[in-house]
Amino acid sequence: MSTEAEFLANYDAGDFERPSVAVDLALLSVFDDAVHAVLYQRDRHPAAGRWALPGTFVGIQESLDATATRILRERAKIEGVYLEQLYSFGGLGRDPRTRVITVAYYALVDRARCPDLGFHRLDIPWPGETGGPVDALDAQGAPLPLAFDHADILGMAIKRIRGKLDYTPIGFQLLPERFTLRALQTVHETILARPLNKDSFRRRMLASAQLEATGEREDSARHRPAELYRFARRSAV
Amino acid sequence: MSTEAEFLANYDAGDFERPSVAVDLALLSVFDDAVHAVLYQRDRHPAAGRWALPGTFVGIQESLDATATRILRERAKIEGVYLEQLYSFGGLGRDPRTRVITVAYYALVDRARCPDLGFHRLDIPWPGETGGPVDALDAQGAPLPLAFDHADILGMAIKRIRGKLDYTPIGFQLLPERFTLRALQTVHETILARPLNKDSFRRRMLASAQLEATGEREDSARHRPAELYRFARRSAV
DNA sequence: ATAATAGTGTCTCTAAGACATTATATT
DNA sequence: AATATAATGTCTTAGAGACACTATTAT
Repeated sequence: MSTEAEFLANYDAGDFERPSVAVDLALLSVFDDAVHAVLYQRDRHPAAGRWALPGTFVGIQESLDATATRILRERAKIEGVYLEQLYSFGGLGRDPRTRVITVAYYALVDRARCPDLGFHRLDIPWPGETGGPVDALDAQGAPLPLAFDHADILGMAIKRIRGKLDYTPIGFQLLPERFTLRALQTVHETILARPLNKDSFRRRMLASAQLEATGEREDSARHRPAELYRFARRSAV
Repeated sequence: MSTEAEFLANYDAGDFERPSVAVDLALLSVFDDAVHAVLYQRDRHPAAGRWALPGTFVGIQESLDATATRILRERAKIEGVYLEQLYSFGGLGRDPRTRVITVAYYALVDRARCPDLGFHRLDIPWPGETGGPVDALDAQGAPLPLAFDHADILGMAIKRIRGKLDYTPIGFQLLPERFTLRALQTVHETILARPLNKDSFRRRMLASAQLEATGEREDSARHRPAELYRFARRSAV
């Protein structure tokens, strides 16, 4: 067996046991002063009745990114949104059926783009980027029992975007194409769960050169209308 | 089939094809003004002759973290070092044998703790946290051909620790228990590939309250010896 | 006119960078 | 004494927070 081609022709993948690999998606949006995630109530075992992130097994000829994109397309009917790999969860007792390793992704969407999805309010019990599990609440504010380790996945997603927000304008992804600075600040404040200084927030955002004034103004409430901005892709100098 | 117990008793895992899952470890150290990684030259197909990160398949009853710890223990004979999950690589053409998904981890060590490991100098061609593949060099400065997508894994590891360094004293992990501020600064400068202001580096480190003066001094070179510091675990207030 | 929020100008405070000075070791 | 780096002190500068003031809309 000398060449790699010969090696591969004779390669026997063997019959050692392999884990199943899935992708679970934390599909997040921000509205009503809270971070929300899409959850589905499971109608079959295991964890029947509990609430779960949209997920699916990875096809044998499908990349991880493609699997995450497929969840977005098939379950949420959207594409072109912010999507990033989060973390892989491979504990032994995650799924009582069999060994399942999940590669978690998270996506950020403007809720107006997908009004039919079942978003549920998240209750984040820790400050800053402390981390820890995050539960979801029903419309009455009662905790929804989550399936598997999905509270940990949601917690990791919140921790990640809180960290990113400090140096990345990730909040754009949660708003429509045109938005006011006030709306952007509200998104940041909701995710970080703390008030931000209005003046320095404005200055930072405008100084970042990632915002582009449209010249248009919001069709206002009962006060002076704010200018609408748009995300400016980092121009190639 | 009404209870979950019954469901599980009857559950058939099915015979759909599953990918293999591996853990690869970017075992990094900083010395000689460069970041170094442990690489092994593969002596068998696939990618025979190329250089690869230490890695292994995940056992069917072994968590991802446990697999990474096992690589450290079996291949590097060390434990108790900084270890963190990095990213999962699941492209289709990664391994010509069969579908392999790799969960990459990275670890940081003081080279003095593991003098027998084959560290190789990394050549990081991009500034800041731009990202991209990272190649390794042999002792003569010639590029070492890396196996699979390991240049991408190394690139992701460098990007991650550069980002962490801005708000985390991760550099401690690469030094012996007692170290001078100058040594710590050199580690930071090497990883970030840019000079740092000595005064403000001192101030930042001392202000972080994560350093503890030992009262001892280095057994010096030909100049005033610097005070030795030690990492102070964030005390519970 | 009044209410409400948008947007600007300026002062203060903090932290980083720059630089000068003093301290302490080896040769 | 000369040299090299450690460690301290102070001035300057940049950015964040605070706050006052002006602008513009609906009612």
